[in-house]
Amino acid sequence: MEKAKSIKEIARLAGVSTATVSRVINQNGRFSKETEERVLRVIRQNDYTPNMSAKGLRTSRTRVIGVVVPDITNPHFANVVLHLEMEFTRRGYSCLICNTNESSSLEKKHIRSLTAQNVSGIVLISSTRNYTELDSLPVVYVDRPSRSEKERGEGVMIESDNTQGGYLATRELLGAGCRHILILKCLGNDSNQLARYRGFQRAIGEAGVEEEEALRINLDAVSIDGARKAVADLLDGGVAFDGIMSTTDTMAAGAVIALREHGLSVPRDVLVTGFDDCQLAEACGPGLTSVHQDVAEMSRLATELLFQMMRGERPERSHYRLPVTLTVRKSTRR
Amino acid sequence: MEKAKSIKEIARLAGVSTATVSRVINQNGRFSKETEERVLRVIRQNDYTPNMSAKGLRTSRTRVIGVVVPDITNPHFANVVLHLEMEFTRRGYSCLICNTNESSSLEKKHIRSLTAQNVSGIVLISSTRNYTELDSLPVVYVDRPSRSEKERGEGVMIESDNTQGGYLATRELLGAGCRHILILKCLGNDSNQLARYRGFQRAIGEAGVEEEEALRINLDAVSIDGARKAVADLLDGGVAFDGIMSTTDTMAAGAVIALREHGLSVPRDVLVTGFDDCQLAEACGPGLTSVHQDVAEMSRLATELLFQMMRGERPERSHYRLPVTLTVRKSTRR
DNA sequence: ATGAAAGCGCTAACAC
DNA sequence: GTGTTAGCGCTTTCAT
Repeated sequence: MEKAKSIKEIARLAGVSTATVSRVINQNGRFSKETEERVLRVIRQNDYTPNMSAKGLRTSRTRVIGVVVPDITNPHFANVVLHLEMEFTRRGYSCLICNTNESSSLEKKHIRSLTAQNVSGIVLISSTRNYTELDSLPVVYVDRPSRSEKERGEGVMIESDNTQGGYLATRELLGAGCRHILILKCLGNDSNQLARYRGFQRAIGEAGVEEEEALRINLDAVSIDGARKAVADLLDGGVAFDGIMSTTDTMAAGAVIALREHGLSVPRDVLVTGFDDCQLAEACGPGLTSVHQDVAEMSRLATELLFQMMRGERPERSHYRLPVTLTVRKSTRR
Repeated sequence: MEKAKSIKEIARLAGVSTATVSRVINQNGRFSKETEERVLRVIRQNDYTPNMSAKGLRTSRTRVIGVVVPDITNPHFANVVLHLEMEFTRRGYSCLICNTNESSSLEKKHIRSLTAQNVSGIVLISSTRNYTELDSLPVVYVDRPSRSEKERGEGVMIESDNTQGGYLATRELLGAGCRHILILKCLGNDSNQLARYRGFQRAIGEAGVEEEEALRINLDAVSIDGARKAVADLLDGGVAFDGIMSTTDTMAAGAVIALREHGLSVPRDVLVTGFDDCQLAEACGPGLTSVHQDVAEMSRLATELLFQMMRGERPERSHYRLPVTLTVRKSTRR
């Protein structure tokens, strides 16, 4: 790769000034049809691409968007990132990815680094904090805890209707006759978990079913094996239940394995629901009924709102809650 | 966020020149202990972070590394990206992610965009082509087709020993008594698939087992459902087999589902192996025996080699093949 | 409709 | 050990 051509070179070859080339590239008007054609031809012939560092330095905007995500290995987040990246690419923007591993100090470091790089905007997935230092940078929060309007600052937020998801899943179990439902969730600063749990409580409340202390598992982290062990312990302890409502597919998968290892059949003996409707749900046991989030729409909306803000417009609303659906598979149909 | 401070500001506040501040920041020597302390204090007090666009413009290096990947939704790739990003972050570099969706034109566009952005280096995962235009930019190819030394240009390549993986998986099946093994693979420009298949052929050849035309499924794309349908068709057609060697976990999962739907038990009636050892393998059916790639080591090595090249050093070798292991689960143990 | 020129924030060559 | 300064490639104001 010989040294990249500069705008100066293009200007020289096209017999115009660098200003004109810049105007043509950015379609800022004030050039004639012929000049445009000539410049574009030279650009094409020389395979010229503007230097983004220079552009970024000059304009403080880089056509790069930062995406901060807890863990890209989580299929749901991977899916969101994939869709975001496609939306960005369609619009000529790049995607800088930052895994936080749920560490808020790492998250802070990433945010710092992103602003230092003059990113055009940030999508912050499932963050704990508000960043007032980001108040002049376009930010869309996805999956983040609801806060009061005051506290939220300028950012816009998008989430799935997690409470409704928990509600739908639980209703599915109740409708199939379950009366002793194990709730399998994860602690930590993830407010989604809580919302899903609230949906569960609402559903059983409406059905006149009592919540049972013994039928609540709180894991420290989301993992197949952690869930498997926890459910196995419960079964070993002789605790009885006829349904499991898990707040993630991963933990549901662990539960299904534990059940199988204890000679219990899904869905004959125990019914199970998951959340996220990822590949795991399709492959797990007899097929896992799972709450489906509309990731494509979520990403599309996030991108649209972000670009609105980047253009200096203010989105109509500052909080969007997307509907979810239940993908019914065999784990809840005897 | 008020306008970010510049190096000039810091220099003024510290009572030194910008050059000195720059030297301190980059630890380029030629400053006194006291000056250093003073400058660092001012930097800390003012929460100063250097503008990366300016740095990038000046040095043509941005502390950003591009990662080109077919599809981040594939658990194996997501895992690689996660590890790469962690390695980069540890070294103070950021990670620009580009999904190609297996489209070579999109890949080309991304490469162009990455060079325009002055990335410091590129990790190219599972690409089809060689890019001679990248010859002066540090590039590490991961999972890419082997080429002759001539054709490969300057890039360094890393891959898992896919042939050995296919061999190990097949040996596992043979060792358990399988004699009619269905090979489930995917067409397309992915040379790994071919390598894994070659491992299969070697194993059955050594065991004196004939390869059967009827026991070969070539899917157009990797998906649970595609595999499920293909295997179901075979079973409906009355084709008999006692083992399945799949070149990915995803397809293996589909196969397991098809078997279950036809009343066949894994591992009693049919044994199954997958490849990649991802979550799916843990959760699928009775647990899927799967070939495990050392993703952490692969990412570590890729990063190390890339940084060597970025420092202008030439790695010892231009081709690394990493050993794989077999994670044995119940799908191959009756 | 076009050009000249300033300057974004930083680094590095050179001078002292 | 420290300062001065040119210039990376681009956009944009101002002049024409």
